[in-house]
Amino acid sequence: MPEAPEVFCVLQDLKPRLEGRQIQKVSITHPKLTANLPCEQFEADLTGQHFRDFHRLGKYMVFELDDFDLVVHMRMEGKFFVLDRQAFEALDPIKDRKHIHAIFLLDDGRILCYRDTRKFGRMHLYKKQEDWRALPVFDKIGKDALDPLLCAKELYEKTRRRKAPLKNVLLDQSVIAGIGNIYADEILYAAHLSPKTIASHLDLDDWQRILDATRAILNESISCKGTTIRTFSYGGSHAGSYQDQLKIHGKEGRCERCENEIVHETVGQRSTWYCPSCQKEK
DNA sequence: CCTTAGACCTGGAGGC
DNA sequence: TGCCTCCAGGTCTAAG
Repeated sequence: MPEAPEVFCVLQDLKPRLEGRQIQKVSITHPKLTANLPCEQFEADLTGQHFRDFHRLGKYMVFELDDFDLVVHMRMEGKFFVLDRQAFEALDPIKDRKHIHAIFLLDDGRILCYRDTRKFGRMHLYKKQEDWRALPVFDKIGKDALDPLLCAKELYEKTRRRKAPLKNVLLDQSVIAGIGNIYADEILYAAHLSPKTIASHLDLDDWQRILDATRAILNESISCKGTTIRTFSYGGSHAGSYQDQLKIHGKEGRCERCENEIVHETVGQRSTWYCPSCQKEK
């Protein structure tokens, strides 16, 4: 489901609801959700902790607590929402509760719920350390796509020996963190580059165009509260609107720039839309 | 080091 | 209505 802009919006929604709140009780009902510790350990460690700070790296969220860092990746379908007790108890056990795999009872009486239909999402819990960016889960994660310190030169140098299609490399979170299948298509369209271009064929200017396009598109999406194509929502039921700004991903018919036919095919095992006429293969 | 299947999960959509 | 296949915004692994 979510790419960087959607994760940003989820975090933005959660922050005012969670900041300063104490966790009174935790219940985790899907054993695989907790990636680095048993559920029971999570439940015990989280109990009594307060939400202190909130961070994002790529598609990961970091909840800084008193003594721990809770790291969450929602993968395809994970969702967070906060309900008051009445609304929580009104949930239909089959329809609404079936895929809720974690609940956090807060000290204001409300309940933070995590729902994940496909059970791909994962949570990691670590003893707090000076710099959350140094947590093991981030060992192979590159700079965030919106990190001001990220520069075209770094991307260029990291991809000198990559023979894979450019699209795959944009999706590689160790190169640049936060881009997923939708924004990869949009970024490549904006940069006039074919998703099938061999990544090592790009020069520094190409990477600068990619980086500029990435920043423009992700920021614009954030201002639209993200993209809602299938099931993305934040705060329970709010939808983003960037889907209305998409230029190429999921489009049929003619390219709005050059009037030629848009192509939809699989590139690097992912569904890909592009315009072969104005997205050059280098 | 790099690349490519396959696996992990469930439900919705469309064809018959 | 039911069954079947394909598809989905992600990432890990095993193997070449």
